[in-house]
Amino acid sequence: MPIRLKDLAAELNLSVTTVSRALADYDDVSPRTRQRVRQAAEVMGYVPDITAQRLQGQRKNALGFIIPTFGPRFSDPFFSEILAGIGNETGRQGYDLLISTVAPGPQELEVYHRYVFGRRVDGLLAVRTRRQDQRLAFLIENNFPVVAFGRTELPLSFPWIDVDGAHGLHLVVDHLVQLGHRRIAYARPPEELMFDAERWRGFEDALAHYGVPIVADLIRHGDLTQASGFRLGGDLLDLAEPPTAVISGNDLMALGVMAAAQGRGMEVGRDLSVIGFDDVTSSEHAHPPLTTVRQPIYHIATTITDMLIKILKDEPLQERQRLVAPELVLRESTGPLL
Amino acid sequence: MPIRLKDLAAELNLSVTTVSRALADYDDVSPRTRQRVRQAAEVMGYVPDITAQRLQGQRKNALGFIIPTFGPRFSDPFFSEILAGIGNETGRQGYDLLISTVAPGPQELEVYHRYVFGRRVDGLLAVRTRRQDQRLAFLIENNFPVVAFGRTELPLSFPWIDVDGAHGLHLVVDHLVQLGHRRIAYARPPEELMFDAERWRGFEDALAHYGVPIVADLIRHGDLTQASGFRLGGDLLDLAEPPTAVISGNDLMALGVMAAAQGRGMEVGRDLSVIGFDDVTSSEHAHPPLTTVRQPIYHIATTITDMLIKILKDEPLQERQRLVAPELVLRESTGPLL
DNA sequence: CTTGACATCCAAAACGTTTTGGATTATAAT
DNA sequence: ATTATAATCCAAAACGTTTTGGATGTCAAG
Repeated sequence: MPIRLKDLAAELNLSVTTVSRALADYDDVSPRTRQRVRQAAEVMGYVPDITAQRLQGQRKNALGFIIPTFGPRFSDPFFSEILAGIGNETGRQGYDLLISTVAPGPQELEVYHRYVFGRRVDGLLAVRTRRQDQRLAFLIENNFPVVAFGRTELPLSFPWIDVDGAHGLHLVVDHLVQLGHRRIAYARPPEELMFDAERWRGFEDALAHYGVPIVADLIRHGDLTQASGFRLGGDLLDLAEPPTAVISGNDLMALGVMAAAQGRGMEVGRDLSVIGFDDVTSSEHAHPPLTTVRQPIYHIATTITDMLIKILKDEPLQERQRLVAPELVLRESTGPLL
Repeated sequence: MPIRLKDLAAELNLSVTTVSRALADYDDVSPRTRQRVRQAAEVMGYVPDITAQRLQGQRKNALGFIIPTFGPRFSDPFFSEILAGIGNETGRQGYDLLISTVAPGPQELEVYHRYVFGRRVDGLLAVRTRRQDQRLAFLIENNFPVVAFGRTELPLSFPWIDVDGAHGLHLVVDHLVQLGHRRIAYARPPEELMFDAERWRGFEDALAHYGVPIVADLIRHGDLTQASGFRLGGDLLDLAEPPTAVISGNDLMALGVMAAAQGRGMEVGRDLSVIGFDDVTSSEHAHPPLTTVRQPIYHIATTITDMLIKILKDEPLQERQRLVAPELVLRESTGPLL
């Protein structure tokens, strides 16, 4: 049986009120009493029942994060890093983290519903935002605190951090064009994702700027898995006029594209340039090391978490919305056109 | 303001008790009343306050999972799959999932302490168990429900599922020896992990069985990251007498070893055989596709979750402990000795 | 007409905490 | 000696639910 406030009070011949207030550092309890209470709490191993605290206050001191998992064998380093960031920051600030995993779709919204109306958490974090993001629409309509990694096309106002994908694709295209590439394929992210829209804009702009044509056949949507990159890469390379460079929606797909090329006896970085997005940990020690656009995923995760907590505490935000510039990381999967 | 039981009761001219019992399908409320309550609840959008439910009952209807994260840029597909399994199963059974991320070490135990004594969850899931697992010792000492993926050397009795690592390494060694390899390196998992012990046992046995010597220089511990595999692989290949085959503690390290070999101009599967453990999603579409030992990670995750919930519900367990046999998946990263 | 059985409802207590609004005592000022 | 002030403590209410232990009314059997 765990120790309750009542037990401490009985032990010390004090009221529950005083014990509670001593522990909470109120100034209407004498230093000596405070000290006695502290000590007894320590000795008896008192830990407050968080459920009771939650019922009493409005605060749950808990954040929610609903992970969109695609299929049972879900595995995406992007989410690992996001989760590490969110988890570490919530922990650091003394918040609990409630997780659900659910595939995107109708039942996804049910989970959001449960979180909001079941009053499980004080606020939610959202990532991989979509052009028409019903999750955000729902949360904002219900005045539920949310901070997102990513924007949306819906006319909604909410705090977010996003990576400037348009700029990112400019960097990528600059790099490839300078290497001499003109048959550039793009294994796009799923089109419902908002960052696909932004990056596409950058892609179109940049190609137009260099007068490089967009070849419809070289543009395909993938699903951000390595398997998908492998398939897409194979399809592209089997074309009558294959690309000389492939841009990928994320590193995972890029690794898949590389494998497809290598499986066809090509040397990546020489026979084919491949470039990713994210700079996930495994990209550095791939063969060849992957040229990619780095997003500070972990840092963004801690930041949106911190922003959300600030909002919950009614503390002012330095910036309600921030666009961060990504950085091109040159490695060996890209090279000059032969 | 959310609707409470009290509001429903007022609206319907009933007591809070009756409304509560109507919703909970007690048989001491008339069908007509039950129907009225149901309807009103639906119309007014009543959702029970889970915090109050938790305070009242003993049940939290929540499970905890504390992820050992190594460094900020944590990324491990093993944990992605585990999390997907645990998350999906907890959700399916109507349980909440509380997550913490914390690096192994002294403060890790503090988190366990908070979970147990803060009465946040009804039970905990543990993975990547250690030879001297203080977490398990702590939980069991405090009679806290736990189910683990993995065993421990400590004399503790608790429910678990584990993959037979000794058997797994037998499969691996059989395969390599049949291909003609005798200079076999082993990039071991960290030695504090319990599965390192089991697998080592299998490794030693199998080599002894074939009369293949264990070369101390070819045995090293890694930390299960791709970077670590890359480093270890490089070190091994730079030896005066390099190995002809490398066994890896997990797929991630194996991919690192492959990259190191390829970076030295070797062809994996011909000049060097590499074999992993896990069969993580990306192994299939690596280049070359990775020969590995498959663990049904996702399935194990759902199963330990289900076991824990059964325990919490006082339902009988079919098996309290289960050892599952892993399966060798032959792909192209291994080949006959030239 | 009484009794018992059943159907239907509800007031109050309980879960463990924090907050509200005093109550009591000691100390300082008049 | 009285009054004001400060220091220290506490009883009771509140958070929203579920459970306990009846209360009330109805109906059939005796």
